[in-house]
Amino acid sequence: MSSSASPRRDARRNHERLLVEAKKLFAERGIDAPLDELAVRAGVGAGTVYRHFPNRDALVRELYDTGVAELQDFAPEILGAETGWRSVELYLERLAAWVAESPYLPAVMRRVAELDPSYRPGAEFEEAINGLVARAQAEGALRDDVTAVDLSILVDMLGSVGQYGGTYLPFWRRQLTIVLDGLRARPDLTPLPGVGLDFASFHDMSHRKTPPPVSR
Amino acid sequence: MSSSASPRRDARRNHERLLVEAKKLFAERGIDAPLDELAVRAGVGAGTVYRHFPNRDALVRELYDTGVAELQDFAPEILGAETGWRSVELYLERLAAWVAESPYLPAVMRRVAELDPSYRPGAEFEEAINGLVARAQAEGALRDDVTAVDLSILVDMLGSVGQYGGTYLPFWRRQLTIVLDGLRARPDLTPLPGVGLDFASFHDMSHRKTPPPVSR
DNA sequence: TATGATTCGGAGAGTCGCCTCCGGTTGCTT
DNA sequence: AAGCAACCGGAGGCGACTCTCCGAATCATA
Repeated sequence: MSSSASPRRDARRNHERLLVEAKKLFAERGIDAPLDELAVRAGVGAGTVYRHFPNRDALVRELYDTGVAELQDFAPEILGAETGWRSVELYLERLAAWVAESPYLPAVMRRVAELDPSYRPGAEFEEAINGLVARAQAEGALRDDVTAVDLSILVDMLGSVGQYGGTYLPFWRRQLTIVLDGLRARPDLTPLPGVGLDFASFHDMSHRKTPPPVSR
Repeated sequence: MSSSASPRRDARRNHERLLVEAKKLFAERGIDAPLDELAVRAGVGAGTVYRHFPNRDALVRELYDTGVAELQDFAPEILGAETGWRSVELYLERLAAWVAESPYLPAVMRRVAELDPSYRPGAEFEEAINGLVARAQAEGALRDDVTAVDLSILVDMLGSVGQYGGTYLPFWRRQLTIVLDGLRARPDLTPLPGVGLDFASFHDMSHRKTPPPVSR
């Protein structure tokens, strides 16, 4: 049994290179870009690609996990902010920037959702975001009818500009500012339509194709 | 010269079917889905696909033009609203709904942007949106620092939920409400960062990869 | 209804990408 | 430094997709 043995140095190096190049390749040519091309870009033989990742799905899964790990790194800064409202600002800003700069991410997440509808890592992060929202609302800074899921969707939306190539990336911050102004608690806000979801039911709905709840 | 002769009825029918099925196919399997599959779905031979559309790019181009035509249909309702602010609401609501329900559109638009960076139909529609923004701002209803391009980007963002499959589509209206609340003129708004672009320079930036202007 | 032009269908040639296989190489261990 | 296990490279088989070609079918016209 050598299953837990550390891999050789050249193996680790190639694995790393493949992940790095896969991000770039998938970003510019889409998630179905040829893996032979990945081999060329990583300066590696085709066989090496398939030893590290038995097939495309395995590679996509690993990119997903890499993404989740990167996500965790934001937690300290976001959750450690002075006020709940500042946490909300940081949550939207940091995560939207991250998504926008990682144009391969949305497609990777969708693919994994198809592959493994029940896979849901990072639940404790979601819990923390729930707390953050509650805190900002208790401060009277964040509008009361918004949920953590609503903010997550806003992150995806703001980050979606990344799909259009790198050049007009800087401009999503204007939209972020508009969104933040729309998130502040105010006496004259329009009530949000439909129902506010929690992460669990949102996951079921988007991954398992559960029908959406009726908005009464 | 028979170039202007009307095509036969069966030809028109097949052309139409192919467009309809292409929208569905590209929506669920992506813009690079096999065209043989398109032939099967349209109940047509493979040869027929390639007679109507010499290659995939030709098909994508036609879907693009179809989209622009559909877009024009929204103009009367949007521009004919009672107030400028109501026009803004309708612009965001109708167009975001349309994009969200047409998940093939963003990819089609990006592809055409690569193919033909200088192609820019529907300029008069853009002009109308500029006017709409000016009107709503003159009313004192829409914040002054926002541009028509900012609103277009918001449309793309809101519509981007369509990429995640049909089931949580209904929920973007909550985000729309937030955005609208952030667009209202108010004394205490955060000024928008960066520079507000006009459609022409925005087009150059996103299609021609022109560097973004410096935000002073 | 007969004739000719247009369009259709789908078999198949050519190409491209996925993945395997194995002789050669590299890196660890003693 | 020697030996062994792990890893690498890339040629090539295989399946999938694109696009062409032409005999058969369909439509317009008289």
